[in-house]
Amino acid sequence: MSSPRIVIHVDLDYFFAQCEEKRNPNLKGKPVVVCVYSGRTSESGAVSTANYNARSFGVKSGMPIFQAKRILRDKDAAFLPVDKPYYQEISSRIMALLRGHADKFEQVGIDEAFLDVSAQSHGDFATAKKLASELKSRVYEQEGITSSVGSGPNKLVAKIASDQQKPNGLTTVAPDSILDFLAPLEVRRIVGIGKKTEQILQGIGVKTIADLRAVPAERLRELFGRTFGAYLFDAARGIDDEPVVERDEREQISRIVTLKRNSRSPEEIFPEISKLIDDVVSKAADKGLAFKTISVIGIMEDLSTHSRSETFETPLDSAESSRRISRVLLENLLSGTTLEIRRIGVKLSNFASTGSTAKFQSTLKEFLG
DNA sequence: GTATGCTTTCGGC
DNA sequence: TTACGGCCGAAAGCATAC
Repeated sequence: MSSPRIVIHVDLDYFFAQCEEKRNPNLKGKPVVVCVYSGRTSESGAVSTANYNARSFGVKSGMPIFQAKRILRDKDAAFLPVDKPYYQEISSRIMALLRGHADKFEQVGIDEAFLDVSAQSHGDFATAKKLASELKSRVYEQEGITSSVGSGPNKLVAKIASDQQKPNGLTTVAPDSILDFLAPLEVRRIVGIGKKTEQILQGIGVKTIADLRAVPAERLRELFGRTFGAYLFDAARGIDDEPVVERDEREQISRIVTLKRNSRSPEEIFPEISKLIDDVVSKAADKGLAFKTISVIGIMEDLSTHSRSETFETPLDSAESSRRISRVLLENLLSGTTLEIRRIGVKLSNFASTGSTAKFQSTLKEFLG
């Protein structure tokens, strides 16, 4: 009989904006808006992250900068450009700290992580609860960064728990309260349920996780197929077997820029793509990665997204062939619409390691079946 | 029909 | 004059194979 799993999810609060508050404590108490400026005009760009003060006035991620400025005029707000390298340094130190307290560790993005602490907690919930609280304190003492932390029997519940109370929240779901905790929450809180799935569920009168729990397994199978149907059936009951696993590499490397002016001329656009390709290919090379998929992404004048991609049997690593392929992808993309392109991007994905690591990993994979 | 893998779009920060 | 990033992983859509 194995003791139950205990998983902790840590989410660093309004991370980019909080890093700016750390750098300049005078900002605390003011609205802080971290922006990505596109360079097209002096104020053109969008909000990346805002602190809770700014959010209280309605400022949100993705909002145009001018709109945030209008909302916050006369509010003594700070508008700052993103400084990713600075945030990355802070993140790396925090992740190293967290990793040191986990039996198994999984970082997700720059500001989130899962910790499997089953063994060190001896499966004891009260011990895990204390640990979760200590982790929050340690991160705050070492880096001055607050976080929202959740713990539960698996990744599904831990993630929903950390989201329950923020910023600076701590939500621990005891084994005997899992079902009651989940019951009143909207189904959208479950990882894997997006807009479309939410709509389908709404169509059969399901809004909350309690509602979902009342749907027979067979009905979920009819609506969503065997695999996804079974996943939803389990999720409604707080059951999830996804392991906490170290993610060694990013799954994709991409870059996107805003064009100086909208265009659909390949001669005008391709030089930009070419620069982006050189950049992502060298990033991949630095990590010893070859890639099987290349994508070209266009954000059109109406802000709709169009993309084209191609996957190859044999992994690529050359910038020259990537440029050649991306040129064709750009032409394909343009032929699918009459709109002009505003922003252009490229993406590498479907990675395979190069060199000795590749051999080792493929052998390991075969060995493990 | 369902699983799988690839392509395209969505959405969070 | 009607304004709007860059990056990531998740979700949805689709083709193919069994």
